[in-house]
Amino acid sequence: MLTGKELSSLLRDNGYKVTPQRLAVYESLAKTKTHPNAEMLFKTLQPKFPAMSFATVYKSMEIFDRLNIITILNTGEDSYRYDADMSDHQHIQCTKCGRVDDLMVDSRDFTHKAELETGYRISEQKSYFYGVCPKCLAKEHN
Amino acid sequence: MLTGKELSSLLRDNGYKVTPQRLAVYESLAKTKTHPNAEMLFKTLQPKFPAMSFATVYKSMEIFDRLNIITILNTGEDSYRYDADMSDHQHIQCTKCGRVDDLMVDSRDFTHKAELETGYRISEQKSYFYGVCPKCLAKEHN
DNA sequence: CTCTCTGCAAAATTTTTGCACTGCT
DNA sequence: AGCAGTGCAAAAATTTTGCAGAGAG
Repeated sequence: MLTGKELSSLLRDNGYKVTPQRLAVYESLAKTKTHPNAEMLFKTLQPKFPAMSFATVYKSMEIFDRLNIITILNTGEDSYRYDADMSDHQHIQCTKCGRVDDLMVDSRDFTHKAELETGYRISEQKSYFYGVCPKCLAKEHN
Repeated sequence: MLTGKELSSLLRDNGYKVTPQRLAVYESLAKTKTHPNAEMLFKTLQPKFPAMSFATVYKSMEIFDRLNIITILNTGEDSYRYDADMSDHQHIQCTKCGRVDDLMVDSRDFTHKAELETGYRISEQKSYFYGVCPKCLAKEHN
């Protein structure tokens, strides 16, 4: 979660231009906990930027991913979801309502074991859990 | 990894018809360790079934997934990959050559902790590691 | 014989790309 | 002023769907 200033510096320092769209895309993602996909972000940004295009959303995300300030999630749906929280955590998705929640798990030990077993030099790890969320569980008991 | 007989019974018992295509799609997937996507499977099956269509591959996978005899992988590429090995294991992908290898890790404890923390009733868990495989690491040192 | 499955093609969806115009720096 | 970025539309890539004919039970 970077401030506007930090993001501006980071972009500039890496040779990327600072544009209102990029700041807005990042801010919009950083502000929510819903792990939105491109479409959700696009719709959120529409009011502020009626001319905003999908290309800008995707191109911004590519840059943010390259700068390592967001994570691209693949829950298995058709589209990618995005997350601006770069702390060591995992994701869990409800198979009923589709919501994606955060899950705090230290994965360093898990990753280390994986490295020893495979001989890979591991740079990244993503875990996804799937099940029924508390809200949907409650609904089932009506 | 089911035998042809086991798969046939399972299909029949669940009201699905046993067709040469379905058996071939499953066999083709079970035989390889490359975690192919639909296109790779399609190409492998072409020689035996010149008329095979993508629709049949996808529809077969949907049934196999419903019967819980395959796993659908989302490594973050554009397309899904498939795995007929249902033992408790994870996957690791090389960021250089794209290969996907298996990784034996017992994840029951990890999943149990996740359940306690989130209140979800978890039914599935998938972990992906990313890094450089031993072969590509060797190439780097030329 | 019936009803599901296959193959084909078209459609739907998501993401990428090319290009003229805009606007950071 | 120069060059990267935006917006738009078209293209690409993957997956899904509808339907007529084929084939399993």
